[in-house]
Amino acid sequence: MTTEERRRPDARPRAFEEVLARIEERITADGLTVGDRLPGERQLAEQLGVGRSSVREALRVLETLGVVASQAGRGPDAGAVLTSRPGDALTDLLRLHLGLATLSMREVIDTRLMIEQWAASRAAAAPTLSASPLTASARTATARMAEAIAAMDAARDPAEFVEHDIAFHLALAEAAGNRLIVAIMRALRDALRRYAVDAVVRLGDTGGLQDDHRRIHRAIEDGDAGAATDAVAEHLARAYPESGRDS
Amino acid sequence: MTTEERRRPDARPRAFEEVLARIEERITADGLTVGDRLPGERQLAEQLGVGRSSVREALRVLETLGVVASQAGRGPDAGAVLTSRPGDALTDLLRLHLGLATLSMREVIDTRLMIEQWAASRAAAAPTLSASPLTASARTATARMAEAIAAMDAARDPAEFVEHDIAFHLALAEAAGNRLIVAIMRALRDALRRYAVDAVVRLGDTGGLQDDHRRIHRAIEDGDAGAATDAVAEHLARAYPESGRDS
DNA sequence: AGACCAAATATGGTCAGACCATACATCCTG
DNA sequence: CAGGATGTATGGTCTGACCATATTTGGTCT
Repeated sequence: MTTEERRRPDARPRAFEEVLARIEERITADGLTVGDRLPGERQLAEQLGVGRSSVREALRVLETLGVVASQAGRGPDAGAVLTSRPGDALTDLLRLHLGLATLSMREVIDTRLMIEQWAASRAAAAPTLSASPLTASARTATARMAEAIAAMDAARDPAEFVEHDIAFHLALAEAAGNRLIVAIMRALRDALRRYAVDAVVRLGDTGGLQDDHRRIHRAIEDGDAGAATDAVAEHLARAYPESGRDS
Repeated sequence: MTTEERRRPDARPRAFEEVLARIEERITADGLTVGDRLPGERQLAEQLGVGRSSVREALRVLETLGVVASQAGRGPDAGAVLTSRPGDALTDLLRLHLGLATLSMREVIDTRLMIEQWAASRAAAAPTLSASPLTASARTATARMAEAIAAMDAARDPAEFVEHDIAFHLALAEAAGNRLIVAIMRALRDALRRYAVDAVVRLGDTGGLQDDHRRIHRAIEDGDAGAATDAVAEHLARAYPESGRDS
Protein backbone atom coordinates (compact mmCIF):
# COMPACT_ATOMS: atom_id res chain seq x y z
CA MET A 1 0.00 0.00 0.00
CA THR A 2 2.85 2.35 0.65
CA THR A 3 4.01 1.77 -2.89
CA GLU A 4 0.65 2.86 -4.17
CA GLU A 5 0.39 4.94 -7.27
CA ARG A 6 1.43 8.40 -6.31
CA ARG A 7 -0.11 9.89 -9.43
CA ARG A 8 -3.67 10.94 -10.00
CA PRO A 9 -4.67 8.65 -12.87
CA ASP A 10 -8.18 10.03 -13.12
CA ALA A 11 -7.58 13.59 -12.03
CA ARG A 12 -8.47 16.46 -14.28
CA PRO A 13 -5.45 17.11 -16.48
CA ARG A 14 -3.48 20.17 -15.66
CA ALA A 15 -3.57 23.12 -18.02
CA PHE A 16 -0.02 22.68 -19.23
CA GLU A 17 -0.75 19.02 -20.03
CA GLU A 18 -3.60 20.11 -22.20
CA VAL A 19 -1.28 22.54 -23.95
CA LEU A 20 1.24 19.76 -24.39
CA ALA A 21 -1.33 17.51 -25.97
CA ARG A 22 -2.50 20.24 -28.31
CA ILE A 23 1.00 21.09 -29.45
CA GLU A 24 1.83 17.43 -30.00
CA GLU A 25 -1.43 17.07 -31.90
CA ARG A 26 -0.49 19.99 -34.07
CA ILE A 27 2.94 18.55 -34.74
CA THR A 28 1.61 15.25 -36.02
CA ALA A 29 -1.47 16.65 -37.71
CA ASP A 30 0.25 19.50 -39.52
CA GLY A 31 3.31 17.38 -40.14
CA LEU A 32 5.58 19.91 -38.50
CA THR A 33 9.22 19.00 -38.52
CA VAL A 34 12.59 20.19 -37.34
CA GLY A 35 13.10 23.87 -38.09
CA ASP A 36 9.43 24.81 -38.05
CA ARG A 37 8.29 27.47 -35.60
CA LEU A 38 5.56 27.34 -33.01
CA PRO A 39 3.33 30.33 -32.36
CA GLY A 40 4.46 32.76 -29.72
CA GLU A 41 3.68 32.11 -26.09
CA ARG A 42 1.10 34.86 -25.85
CA GLN A 43 -0.60 33.75 -29.02
CA LEU A 44 -0.68 30.11 -27.95
CA ALA A 45 -2.11 31.08 -24.60
CA GLU A 46 -4.92 32.96 -26.26
CA GLN A 47 -5.61 30.23 -28.82
CA LEU A 48 -5.81 27.54 -26.16
CA GLY A 49 -7.59 29.63 -23.57
CA VAL A 50 -4.95 29.25 -20.87
CA GLY A 51 -2.55 31.54 -19.13
CA ARG A 52 0.84 32.23 -20.52
CA SER A 53 2.53 30.49 -17.59
CA SER A 54 0.82 27.23 -18.51
CA VAL A 55 2.08 27.57 -22.06
CA ARG A 56 5.54 28.22 -20.73
CA GLU A 57 5.47 25.12 -18.56
CA ALA A 58 4.47 23.03 -21.55
CA LEU A 59 7.26 24.52 -23.63
CA ARG A 60 9.68 23.81 -20.81
CA VAL A 61 8.68 20.16 -20.95
CA LEU A 62 9.20 20.05 -24.69
CA GLU A 63 12.53 21.73 -24.30
CA THR A 64 13.52 19.17 -21.67
CA LEU A 65 12.64 16.39 -24.08
CA GLY A 66 14.80 17.96 -26.74
CA VAL A 67 11.93 18.79 -29.05
CA VAL A 68 11.95 22.59 -29.04
CA ALA A 69 14.48 25.31 -28.44
CA SER A 70 13.47 28.85 -27.56
CA GLN A 71 15.17 32.00 -28.64
CA ALA A 72 14.24 35.51 -27.63
CA GLY A 73 14.27 38.49 -29.89
CA ARG A 74 12.75 38.94 -33.24
CA GLY A 75 13.11 37.48 -36.69
CA PRO A 76 12.84 34.09 -38.31
CA ASP A 77 14.99 32.31 -35.71
CA ALA A 78 13.19 33.70 -32.70
CA GLY A 79 10.49 31.94 -30.77
CA ALA A 80 10.02 28.26 -30.08
CA VAL A 81 11.57 26.24 -32.90
CA LEU A 82 11.22 22.50 -33.29
CA THR A 83 14.56 20.78 -32.87
CA SER A 84 15.87 17.31 -32.31
CA ARG A 85 18.13 16.79 -29.36
CA PRO A 86 17.08 13.49 -27.86
CA GLY A 87 20.59 12.97 -26.56
CA ASP A 88 20.50 15.94 -24.21
CA ALA A 89 17.32 14.69 -22.65
CA LEU A 90 18.79 11.26 -22.12
CA THR A 91 21.92 12.73 -20.61
CA ASP A 92 19.93 14.68 -18.05
CA LEU A 93 17.82 11.65 -17.35
CA LEU A 94 20.78 9.44 -16.61
CA ARG A 95 22.62 12.02 -14.56
CA LEU A 96 19.65 12.70 -12.31
CA HIS A 97 18.70 9.10 -11.81
CA LEU A 98 22.28 8.16 -11.06
CA GLY A 99 22.31 10.94 -8.48
CA LEU A 100 19.13 9.58 -6.97
CA ALA A 101 20.66 6.11 -6.84
CA THR A 102 17.74 4.94 -8.93
CA LEU A 103 20.26 3.53 -11.35
CA SER A 104 23.63 2.10 -10.51
CA MET A 105 26.83 2.65 -12.41
CA ARG A 106 26.93 -1.05 -13.00
CA GLU A 107 23.65 -0.96 -14.86
CA VAL A 108 24.86 1.90 -17.03
CA ILE A 109 28.10 0.12 -17.85
CA ASP A 110 26.34 -3.10 -18.71
CA THR A 111 24.02 -1.22 -21.01
CA ARG A 112 26.99 0.33 -22.68
CA LEU A 113 28.52 -3.10 -23.25
CA MET A 114 25.35 -4.24 -24.93
CA ILE A 115 25.11 -1.25 -27.22
CA GLU A 116 28.74 -1.22 -28.13
CA GLN A 117 28.81 -4.82 -29.22
CA TRP A 118 25.65 -4.46 -31.21
CA ALA A 119 26.88 -1.30 -32.89
CA ALA A 120 30.19 -2.83 -33.87
CA SER A 121 28.54 -5.83 -35.41
CA ARG A 122 25.99 -3.68 -37.15
CA ALA A 123 28.55 -1.21 -38.45
CA ALA A 124 30.62 -4.00 -39.93
CA ALA A 125 27.60 -5.57 -41.56
CA ALA A 126 26.30 -2.25 -42.89
CA PRO A 127 26.26 -2.20 -46.67
CA THR A 128 28.84 0.48 -47.33
CA LEU A 129 27.83 0.84 -50.93
CA SER A 130 24.08 0.60 -50.80
CA ALA A 131 21.72 3.45 -51.46
CA SER A 132 20.69 3.67 -47.83
CA PRO A 133 20.16 7.26 -46.73
CA LEU A 134 22.52 6.57 -43.85
CA THR A 135 25.39 5.42 -45.98
CA ALA A 136 26.99 8.79 -46.43
CA SER A 137 27.16 9.49 -42.73
CA ALA A 138 28.27 5.94 -42.07
CA ARG A 139 31.29 6.46 -44.27
CA THR A 140 32.35 9.61 -42.55
CA ALA A 141 31.79 7.88 -39.24
CA THR A 142 34.55 5.36 -39.92
CA ALA A 143 36.80 8.23 -40.96
CA ARG A 144 36.05 9.92 -37.67
CA MET A 145 36.96 6.74 -35.85
CA ALA A 146 40.40 6.86 -37.44
CA GLU A 147 40.80 10.51 -36.53
CA ALA A 148 39.85 9.78 -32.95
CA ILE A 149 42.46 7.04 -32.75
CA ALA A 150 45.12 9.45 -33.95
CA ALA A 151 43.98 12.06 -31.46
CA MET A 152 44.18 9.51 -28.65
CA ASP A 153 47.77 8.77 -29.65
CA ALA A 154 48.52 12.47 -29.28
CA ALA A 155 46.64 12.88 -26.00
CA ARG A 156 48.77 14.12 -23.13
CA ASP A 157 46.59 13.18 -20.17
CA PRO A 158 43.82 10.73 -19.32
CA ALA A 159 41.08 13.33 -19.58
CA GLU A 160 42.09 14.22 -23.10
CA PHE A 161 42.43 10.56 -24.01
CA VAL A 162 38.94 9.84 -22.75
CA GLU A 163 37.56 12.77 -24.70
CA HIS A 164 38.74 11.28 -27.94
CA ASP A 165 37.82 7.82 -26.76
CA ILE A 166 34.26 9.03 -26.40
CA ALA A 167 34.44 10.47 -29.90
CA PHE A 168 35.68 7.12 -31.19
CA HIS A 169 32.92 5.11 -29.62
CA LEU A 170 30.32 7.66 -30.62
CA ALA A 171 31.50 7.41 -34.20
CA LEU A 172 31.22 3.66 -33.88
CA ALA A 173 27.62 4.01 -32.84
CA GLU A 174 26.98 6.37 -35.72
CA ALA A 175 28.52 3.90 -38.10
CA ALA A 176 25.77 1.49 -37.15
CA GLY A 177 23.29 3.96 -38.63
CA ASN A 178 20.75 4.12 -35.82
CA ARG A 179 20.08 7.54 -34.35
CA LEU A 180 18.35 6.18 -31.28
CA ILE A 181 21.40 4.11 -30.47
CA VAL A 182 23.61 7.13 -31.02
CA ALA A 183 21.52 9.19 -28.63
CA ILE A 184 21.61 6.51 -25.97
CA MET A 185 25.31 6.02 -26.48
CA ARG A 186 26.01 9.70 -26.12
CA ALA A 187 24.09 9.86 -22.89
CA LEU A 188 25.83 6.79 -21.51
CA ARG A 189 29.27 8.13 -22.31
CA ASP A 190 28.48 11.50 -20.80
CA ALA A 191 27.39 9.78 -17.64
CA LEU A 192 30.48 7.58 -17.60
CA ARG A 193 33.01 10.27 -18.44
CA ARG A 194 34.51 10.56 -14.97
CA TYR A 195 34.41 6.83 -14.50
CA ALA A 196 36.28 6.32 -17.76
CA VAL A 197 39.01 8.73 -16.77
CA ASP A 198 39.55 6.79 -13.57
CA ALA A 199 39.73 3.58 -15.57
CA VAL A 200 42.42 5.00 -17.84
CA VAL A 201 44.42 6.23 -14.86
CA ARG A 202 44.13 2.84 -13.25
CA LEU A 203 45.30 1.08 -16.40
CA GLY A 204 48.26 3.39 -16.79
CA ASP A 205 49.18 2.18 -20.25
CA THR A 206 46.78 2.98 -23.06
CA GLY A 207 48.64 0.89 -25.64
CA GLY A 208 46.33 -2.07 -25.20
CA LEU A 209 43.26 0.09 -25.56
CA GLN A 210 44.61 1.61 -28.75
CA ASP A 211 45.39 -1.81 -30.18
CA ASP A 212 41.77 -2.68 -29.54
CA HIS A 213 40.58 0.50 -31.19
CA ARG A 214 42.59 -0.25 -34.30
CA ARG A 215 41.28 -3.82 -34.41
CA ILE A 216 37.72 -2.58 -34.13
CA HIS A 217 38.21 0.01 -36.83
CA ARG A 218 39.85 -2.45 -39.20
CA ALA A 219 37.19 -5.08 -38.65
CA ILE A 220 34.46 -2.60 -39.50
CA GLU A 221 36.20 -1.37 -42.60
CA ASP A 222 36.71 -4.98 -43.65
CA GLY A 223 33.05 -5.68 -43.05
CA ASP A 224 33.90 -8.53 -40.70
CA ALA A 225 31.09 -8.43 -38.17
CA GLY A 226 32.37 -11.37 -36.17
CA ALA A 227 35.81 -9.87 -35.76
CA ALA A 228 34.30 -6.52 -34.83
CA THR A 229 32.15 -8.07 -32.14
CA ASP A 230 35.06 -9.99 -30.71
CA ALA A 231 37.32 -6.97 -30.73
CA VAL A 232 34.77 -4.88 -28.89
CA ALA A 233 34.16 -7.60 -26.34
CA GLU A 234 37.85 -7.84 -25.58
CA HIS A 235 38.21 -4.09 -25.51
CA LEU A 236 35.48 -3.66 -22.96
CA ALA A 237 36.71 -6.56 -20.88
CA ARG A 238 40.00 -4.73 -20.70
CA ALA A 239 38.46 -1.38 -19.78
CA TYR A 240 35.91 -2.71 -17.29
CA PRO A 241 37.35 -6.00 -16.09
CA GLU A 242 34.84 -6.38 -13.25
CA SER A 243 31.80 -6.01 -15.45
CA GLY A 244 31.96 -9.29 -17.29
CA ARG A 245 29.01 -11.40 -18.27
CA ASP A 246 29.26 -13.48 -15.09
CA SER A 247 29.59 -11.15 -12.15
CA MET B 1 26.49 26.96 -41.32
CA THR B 2 22.76 26.64 -41.25
CA THR B 3 23.22 23.78 -38.86
CA GLU B 4 24.93 26.11 -36.44
CA GLU B 5 24.37 25.74 -32.75
CA ARG B 6 20.96 27.14 -32.04
CA ARG B 7 21.63 27.34 -28.30
CA ARG B 8 23.32 30.10 -26.42
CA PRO B 9 26.30 28.26 -24.96
CA ASP B 10 27.66 31.30 -23.17
CA ALA B 11 24.45 33.11 -22.37
CA ARG B 12 23.53 33.89 -18.83
CA PRO B 13 21.68 30.89 -17.45
CA ARG B 14 17.99 31.31 -17.03
CA ALA B 15 16.53 31.48 -13.55
CA PHE B 16 14.86 28.09 -13.72
CA GLU B 17 18.16 26.54 -14.77
CA GLU B 18 19.79 27.94 -11.70
CA VAL B 19 16.99 26.46 -9.61
CA LEU B 20 17.48 23.15 -11.37
CA ALA B 21 21.17 23.15 -10.58
CA ARG B 22 20.56 24.02 -6.96
CA ILE B 23 17.99 21.28 -6.51
CA GLU B 24 20.23 18.75 -8.16
CA GLU B 25 23.08 19.93 -5.96
CA ARG B 26 20.96 19.44 -2.92
CA ILE B 27 19.94 15.97 -4.01
CA THR B 28 23.50 14.76 -4.36
CA ALA B 29 24.91 16.75 -1.42
CA ASP B 30 22.21 15.86 1.08
CA GLY B 31 21.92 12.36 -0.30
CA LEU B 32 18.22 12.73 -0.92
CA THR B 33 16.55 9.69 -2.32
CA VAL B 34 13.20 8.42 -3.51
CA GLY B 35 10.42 9.36 -1.14
CA ASP B 36 12.08 12.45 0.28
CA ARG B 37 10.26 15.74 -0.03
CA LEU B 38 11.47 19.00 -1.49
CA PRO B 39 10.56 22.32 0.14
CA GLY B 40 7.40 23.98 -1.05
CA GLU B 41 7.44 26.13 -4.14
CA ARG B 42 7.06 29.38 -2.24
CA GLN B 43 9.77 28.43 0.20
CA LEU B 44 12.16 27.37 -2.55
CA ALA B 45 11.54 30.60 -4.40
CA GLU B 46 12.41 32.64 -1.34
CA GLN B 47 15.49 30.55 -0.51
CA LEU B 48 16.88 30.84 -4.03
CA GLY B 49 15.87 34.43 -4.59
CA VAL B 50 13.74 33.78 -7.66
CA GLY B 51 10.08 34.00 -8.48
CA ARG B 52 7.75 31.14 -7.89
CA SER B 53 7.18 30.70 -11.62
CA SER B 54 10.85 29.94 -12.12
CA VAL B 55 10.72 27.33 -9.39
CA ARG B 56 7.68 25.83 -11.03
CA GLU B 57 9.40 25.59 -14.40
CA ALA B 58 12.32 23.80 -12.79
CA LEU B 59 9.98 21.39 -11.04
CA ARG B 60 8.22 20.80 -14.34
CA VAL B 61 11.53 19.77 -15.86
CA LEU B 62 12.24 17.40 -13.01
CA GLU B 63 8.77 15.97 -13.31
CA THR B 64 9.31 15.45 -17.04
CA LEU B 65 12.50 13.56 -16.30
CA GLY B 66 10.64 11.33 -13.87
CA VAL B 67 12.49 12.57 -10.82
CA VAL B 68 9.75 14.30 -8.85
CA ALA B 69 5.99 14.03 -8.57
CA SER B 70 3.87 16.82 -7.19
CA GLN B 71 0.79 16.47 -5.11
CA ALA B 72 -1.41 19.27 -3.87
CA GLY B 73 -3.02 19.41 -0.50
CA ARG B 74 -1.50 19.04 2.89
CA GLY B 75 0.21 16.33 4.86
CA PRO B 76 3.26 14.11 4.46
CA ASP B 77 2.48 13.08 0.90
CA ALA B 78 1.86 16.59 -0.38
CA GLY B 79 4.38 18.71 -2.19
CA ALA B 80 7.16 17.74 -4.54
CA VAL B 81 8.35 14.24 -3.70
CA LEU B 82 11.37 12.57 -5.24
CA THR B 83 10.37 9.60 -7.34
CA SER B 84 11.86 7.36 -9.94
CA ARG B 85 9.99 7.02 -13.19
CA PRO B 86 12.67 7.06 -15.87
CA GLY B 87 10.44 4.98 -18.10
CA ASP B 88 7.76 7.63 -18.43
CA ALA B 89 10.32 10.16 -19.54
CA LEU B 90 11.71 7.78 -22.14
CA THR B 91 8.24 7.00 -23.41
CA ASP B 92 7.47 10.67 -23.95
CA LEU B 93 10.84 11.13 -25.56
CA LEU B 94 10.30 8.36 -28.07
CA ARG B 95 6.74 9.32 -28.88
CA LEU B 96 7.62 12.93 -29.59
CA HIS B 97 10.68 12.20 -31.63
CA LEU B 98 8.84 9.59 -33.64
CA GLY B 99 6.19 12.21 -34.30
CA LEU B 100 8.84 14.64 -35.44
CA ALA B 101 10.29 11.99 -37.74
CA THR B 102 13.56 12.45 -35.90
CA LEU B 103 13.53 8.74 -35.28
CA SER B 104 12.16 6.09 -37.56
CA MET B 105 10.14 3.06 -36.54
CA ARG B 106 12.89 0.97 -38.01
CA GLU B 107 15.43 2.39 -35.61
CA VAL B 108 13.15 1.73 -32.67
CA ILE B 109 12.51 -1.84 -33.74
CA ASP B 110 16.18 -2.55 -34.26
CA THR B 111 16.92 -1.19 -30.82
CA ARG B 112 14.30 -3.47 -29.42
CA LEU B 113 15.89 -6.46 -31.11
CA MET B 114 19.20 -5.61 -29.54
CA ILE B 115 17.80 -5.23 -26.04
CA GLU B 116 15.64 -8.28 -26.21
CA GLN B 117 18.44 -10.59 -27.22
CA TRP B 118 20.75 -9.19 -24.60
CA ALA B 119 18.12 -9.44 -21.89
CA ALA B 120 17.29 -13.04 -22.72
CA SER B 121 20.91 -14.08 -22.62
CA ARG B 122 21.45 -12.15 -19.43
CA ALA B 123 18.36 -13.49 -17.74
CA ALA B 124 19.37 -17.06 -18.51
CA ALA B 125 22.88 -16.50 -17.25
CA ALA B 126 21.74 -14.69 -14.11
CA PRO B 127 22.67 -16.66 -11.01
CA THR B 128 19.26 -17.53 -9.69
CA LEU B 129 20.61 -18.53 -6.30
CA SER B 130 23.20 -15.87 -5.63
CA ALA B 131 22.84 -13.16 -3.01
CA SER B 132 22.36 -10.45 -5.62
CA PRO B 133 19.84 -7.83 -4.54
CA LEU B 134 18.08 -8.39 -7.82
CA THR B 135 17.56 -12.10 -7.35
CA ALA B 136 14.22 -11.85 -5.66
CA SER B 137 12.71 -9.72 -8.39
CA ALA B 138 14.34 -11.90 -11.02
CA ARG B 139 12.51 -14.93 -9.70
CA THR B 140 9.16 -13.25 -9.74
CA ALA B 141 9.97 -11.97 -13.20
CA THR B 142 10.14 -15.47 -14.65
CA ALA B 143 6.90 -16.27 -12.87
CA ARG B 144 5.33 -13.24 -14.47
CA MET B 145 6.57 -14.43 -17.84
CA ALA B 146 4.64 -17.66 -17.35
CA GLU B 147 1.54 -15.76 -16.30
CA ALA B 148 1.77 -13.56 -19.36
CA ILE B 149 1.98 -16.62 -21.59
CA ALA B 150 -1.18 -18.00 -20.04
CA ALA B 151 -2.92 -14.67 -20.42
CA MET B 152 -1.96 -14.55 -24.08
CA ASP B 153 -3.51 -17.98 -24.56
CA ALA B 154 -6.73 -16.57 -23.15
CA ALA B 155 -6.64 -13.34 -25.12
CA ARG B 156 -9.63 -12.78 -27.37
CA ASP B 157 -8.30 -10.13 -29.72
CA PRO B 158 -4.94 -8.86 -30.99
CA ALA B 159 -4.93 -5.82 -28.73
CA GLU B 160 -5.35 -7.94 -25.65
CA PHE B 161 -2.74 -10.37 -26.89
CA VAL B 162 -0.26 -7.57 -27.41
CA GLU B 163 -0.96 -6.23 -23.96
CA HIS B 164 0.15 -9.45 -22.38
CA ASP B 165 2.93 -9.82 -24.92
CA ILE B 166 4.30 -6.51 -23.67
CA ALA B 167 4.04 -7.78 -20.10
CA PHE B 168 5.95 -10.91 -21.12
CA HIS B 169 8.78 -9.06 -22.74
CA LEU B 170 8.91 -6.54 -19.93
CA ALA B 171 9.24 -9.35 -17.45
CA LEU B 172 12.00 -10.74 -19.61
CA ALA B 173 13.85 -7.45 -19.35
CA GLU B 174 13.31 -7.41 -15.62
CA ALA B 175 14.68 -10.90 -15.36
CA ALA B 176 17.95 -9.56 -16.69
CA GLY B 177 18.18 -7.42 -13.57
CA ASN B 178 19.00 -4.06 -15.13
CA ARG B 179 16.61 -1.23 -14.40
CA LEU B 180 17.94 0.97 -17.16
CA ILE B 181 17.23 -1.75 -19.67
CA VAL B 182 13.77 -2.21 -18.22
CA ALA B 183 13.05 1.50 -18.56
CA ILE B 184 14.23 1.56 -22.17
CA MET B 185 12.31 -1.59 -22.94
CA ARG B 186 9.12 -0.18 -21.49
CA ALA B 187 9.45 2.96 -23.57
CA LEU B 188 10.14 0.99 -26.73
CA ARG B 189 7.15 -1.26 -26.25
CA ASP B 190 4.88 1.66 -25.52
CA ALA B 191 6.03 3.26 -28.73
CA LEU B 192 5.56 0.04 -30.68
CA ARG B 193 2.20 -0.93 -29.25
CA ARG B 194 0.15 -0.06 -32.30
CA TYR B 195 2.76 -1.48 -34.59
CA ALA B 196 2.74 -4.76 -32.65
CA VAL B 197 -1.04 -5.06 -32.91
CA ASP B 198 -0.80 -4.68 -36.67
CA ALA B 199 1.89 -7.35 -36.75
CA VAL B 200 -0.34 -9.79 -34.85
CA VAL B 201 -3.25 -9.09 -37.14
CA ARG B 202 -1.05 -9.66 -40.15
CA LEU B 203 0.22 -12.96 -38.77
CA GLY B 204 -3.28 -14.19 -37.99
CA ASP B 205 -2.13 -17.19 -36.02
CA THR B 206 -0.41 -16.56 -32.70
CA GLY B 207 0.53 -20.18 -32.17
CA GLY B 208 4.04 -19.69 -33.45
CA LEU B 209 4.57 -16.69 -31.26
CA GLN B 210 3.41 -18.60 -28.23
CA ASP B 211 5.70 -21.51 -29.02
CA ASP B 212 8.53 -19.02 -29.09
CA HIS B 213 7.44 -17.52 -25.79
CA ARG B 214 7.47 -20.93 -24.16
CA ARG B 215 10.88 -21.73 -25.57
CA ILE B 216 12.27 -18.47 -24.26
CA HIS B 217 10.79 -18.99 -20.85
CA ARG B 218 12.06 -22.54 -20.60
CA ALA B 219 15.55 -21.60 -21.75
CA ILE B 220 15.78 -18.92 -19.08
CA GLU B 221 14.54 -21.21 -16.34
CA ASP B 222 17.06 -23.82 -17.48
CA GLY B 223 19.80 -21.21 -17.41
CA ASP B 224 20.67 -21.92 -21.04
CA ALA B 225 21.79 -18.56 -22.35
CA GLY B 226 22.55 -19.82 -25.84
CA ALA B 227 19.14 -21.38 -26.25
CA ALA B 228 17.49 -18.23 -24.88
CA THR B 229 19.31 -16.02 -27.35
CA ASP B 230 18.44 -18.29 -30.26
CA ALA B 231 14.80 -18.48 -29.22
CA VAL B 232 14.50 -14.71 -28.99
CA ALA B 233 16.20 -14.23 -32.34
CA GLU B 234 13.76 -16.59 -34.02
CA HIS B 235 10.83 -15.05 -32.22
CA LEU B 236 11.67 -11.56 -33.37
CA ALA B 237 12.42 -12.74 -36.87
CA ARG B 238 8.90 -14.12 -36.93
CA ALA B 239 7.30 -10.97 -35.55
CA TYR B 240 9.30 -8.49 -37.62
CA PRO B 241 10.42 -10.42 -40.68
CA GLU B 242 11.61 -7.35 -42.54
CA SER B 243 13.89 -6.11 -39.79
CA GLY B 244 16.57 -8.74 -39.96
CA ARG B 245 20.26 -8.18 -39.54
CA ASP B 246 20.80 -7.74 -43.26
CA SER B 247 18.27 -5.30 -44.58
C1' DA C 1 -15.39 9.65 25.59
C1' DG C 2 -16.17 9.22 21.05
C1' DA C 3 -17.83 10.34 16.56
C1' DC C 4 -18.69 13.53 13.38
C1' DC C 5 -18.74 17.78 11.04
C1' DA C 6 -16.85 22.57 10.13
C1' DA C 7 -13.21 25.82 9.83
C1' DA C 8 -8.35 26.76 9.28
C1' DT C 9 -4.33 25.98 6.72
C1' DA C 10 -0.67 24.34 3.69
C1' DT C 11 0.21 23.08 -0.79
C1' DG C 12 0.14 22.94 -5.79
C1' DG C 13 -2.44 25.02 -10.08
C1' DT C 14 -3.62 28.99 -12.68
C1' DC C 15 -4.17 33.48 -14.27
C1' DA C 16 -3.39 38.49 -15.23
C1' DG C 17 -0.45 42.11 -15.68
C1' DA C 18 3.66 44.33 -15.52
C1' DC C 19 8.40 45.01 -16.64
C1' DC C 20 13.07 43.64 -18.45
C1' DA C 21 16.39 41.74 -22.05
C1' DT C 22 17.21 40.59 -26.61
C1' DA C 23 17.45 40.97 -31.42
C1' DC C 24 15.55 41.87 -35.67
C1' DA C 25 12.73 45.51 -38.41
C1' DT C 26 11.94 50.01 -39.67
C1' DC C 27 12.71 54.58 -40.43
C1' DC C 28 15.15 58.73 -40.31
C1' DT C 29 19.18 61.29 -41.18
C1' DG C 30 23.40 62.73 -43.27
C1' DC D 1 23.01 54.79 -50.00
C1' DA D 2 25.14 53.89 -45.43
C1' DG D 3 24.55 53.98 -40.74
C1' DG D 4 22.62 54.86 -36.60
C1' DA D 5 18.27 55.76 -33.71
C1' DT D 6 13.90 54.05 -32.75
C1' DG D 7 10.19 50.67 -32.84
C1' DT D 8 8.51 46.18 -31.86
C1' DA D 9 7.91 41.23 -31.31
C1' DT D 10 9.58 37.69 -28.60
C1' DG D 11 11.11 35.11 -24.55
C1' DG D 12 12.36 35.68 -19.34
C1' DT D 13 10.94 36.97 -14.84
C1' DC D 14 8.52 38.70 -10.97
C1' DT D 15 4.42 39.87 -8.13
C1' DG D 16 0.16 39.17 -6.36
C1' DA D 17 -4.03 37.28 -6.40
C1' DC D 18 -7.28 33.55 -6.43
C1' DC D 19 -8.76 28.63 -6.96
C1' DA D 20 -8.58 23.46 -5.93
C1' DT D 21 -7.32 19.96 -2.92
C1' DA D 22 -6.36 17.49 1.14
C1' DT D 23 -4.89 17.31 5.69
C1' DT D 24 -5.09 19.19 10.29
C1' DT D 25 -7.40 21.17 13.89
C1' DG D 26 -10.97 22.07 16.87
C1' DG D 27 -15.53 22.37 18.23
C1' DT D 28 -20.09 20.23 18.84
C1' DC D 29 -23.44 16.84 19.40
C1' DT D 30 -24.60 12.35 21.11
